[in-house]
Amino acid sequence: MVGRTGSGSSKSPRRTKAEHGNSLRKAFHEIRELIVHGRLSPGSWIVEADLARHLAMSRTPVRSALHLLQREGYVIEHTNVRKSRMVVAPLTKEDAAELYQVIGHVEGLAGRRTAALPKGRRAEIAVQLRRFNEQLRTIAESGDPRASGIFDIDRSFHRTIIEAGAGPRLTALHKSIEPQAERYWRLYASWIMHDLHPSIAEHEEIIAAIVVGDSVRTEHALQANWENGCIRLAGVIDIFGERGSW
Amino acid sequence: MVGRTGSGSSKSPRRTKAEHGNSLRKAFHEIRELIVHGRLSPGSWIVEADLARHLAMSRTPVRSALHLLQREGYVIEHTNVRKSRMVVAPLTKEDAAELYQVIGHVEGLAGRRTAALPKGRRAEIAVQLRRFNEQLRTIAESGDPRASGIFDIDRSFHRTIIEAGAGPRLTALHKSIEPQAERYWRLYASWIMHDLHPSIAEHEEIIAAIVVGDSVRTEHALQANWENGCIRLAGVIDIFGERGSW
DNA sequence: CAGTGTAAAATTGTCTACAATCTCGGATAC
DNA sequence: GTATCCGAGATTGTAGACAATTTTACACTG
Repeated sequence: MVGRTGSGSSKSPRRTKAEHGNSLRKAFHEIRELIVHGRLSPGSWIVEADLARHLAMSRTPVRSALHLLQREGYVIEHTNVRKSRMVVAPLTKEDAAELYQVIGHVEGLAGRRTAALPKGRRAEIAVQLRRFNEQLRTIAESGDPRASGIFDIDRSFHRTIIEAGAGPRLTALHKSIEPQAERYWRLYASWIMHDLHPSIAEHEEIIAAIVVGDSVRTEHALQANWENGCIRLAGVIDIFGERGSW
Repeated sequence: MVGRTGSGSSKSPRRTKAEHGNSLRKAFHEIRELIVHGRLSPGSWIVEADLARHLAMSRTPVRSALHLLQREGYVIEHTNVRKSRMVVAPLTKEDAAELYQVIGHVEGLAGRRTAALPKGRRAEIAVQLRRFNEQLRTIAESGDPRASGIFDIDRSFHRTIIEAGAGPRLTALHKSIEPQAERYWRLYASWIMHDLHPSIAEHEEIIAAIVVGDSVRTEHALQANWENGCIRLAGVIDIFGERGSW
């Protein structure tokens, strides 16, 4: 009978802990956000303890999150035999090329399946896609410098296709890769904005292919959109230089 | 005054720790092996402490490894609000279909780039590929039931193409996805072995496409190989039933 | 003054303790 | 006999301590 807790008083102290079971998730998303938005600059060292302090948690979840981010390519390990220090993945033209090609193929596969959906469903999707594309066009023609808004709309466009055509595995894959494109996007956003019209035209081709239900054409249109995006990006990188690849 | 190191002689504190900096890596690979080989059966619960005991380490690296495995699809979390219990991912026909399609596209992309390599390099690759394929043919015709050997050779075949044509990102992607095909493979290995010849023929088409340097044909041949493999697999799953999808 | 060995600091990798939460069986009331 | 509530054990999530290792600064030697 010793361990008898004073029945009744055991309930109050819970509130301080906010949420007990979400540190890893929070660490993952917050660190990724820091990287994507460039607050942690490409090529810089990462010190677990510093991040833990910044996020007001212990090193354990931070460390786990870093391993996840490493596996997804946001962070790379400076391979020493025993110890491995983490570095924010640099942004290079070569990496962008591969990344964009991979995304193009992942979305291409999703698009292929979207184009194989029943006609009515495809029409619904086309309506949504047209709406997003019109928003893009409006912003592009107004010259409004809300670059981040542009990215969100473009993301919605592509995500619509993924959600329509991809299964759980492909969706997960896309979710893990797509934010990495955002890194490049944000870095050169102001410049990319000047060059929106080609992308909008390519989107229209994608929509047209989906409407008529042509899988191969849809796949190629999506791949082309990303490949051309990569070319446009490469031009900007040539001007501004790479980041963190010293 | 703190750092008095004079009495170094009395230090033989614990067991020689073998390796200090490799527990996470070890945990990841060993647990994945347990899952791939079916020692942890699909759909069964995972208890961190049990695994930790089995691997002779603490829960911390085991836990991290499980999160990595979750993100790669070997393990799924039974979504409760606060806590998440891990379950070995079940093997279903639907999942196999998506998985094989994704692998086919990933390898297809790598193959596209392999076929674009210079002619001399392509010839070298073809020599290796033919050697692997001949080994497969030998085993298939001898009726030797070393199913695991077959898988290793087939894996070498595909890996050769990846290593030749894929960049770091695509290689990493393939490395994380391919062992999941092995799960299905091993489960139905004895059956698949009866059906090797179609796959060998498809391999020959792949080799031929690489030799002539036709990117599109190579990509399609690889996709076809996986898609047909999926169809063959689906037939077996229909007979033996799914695993862990209750 | 350069080179080298070494101690201290910094950092990573792992373990253990503890807190929060969940599960399950058994006691109790009816 | 059945339903419900409660508590002990089991399990997960986090924090902090400790061990191992790398890096850095600095004294000492030639």
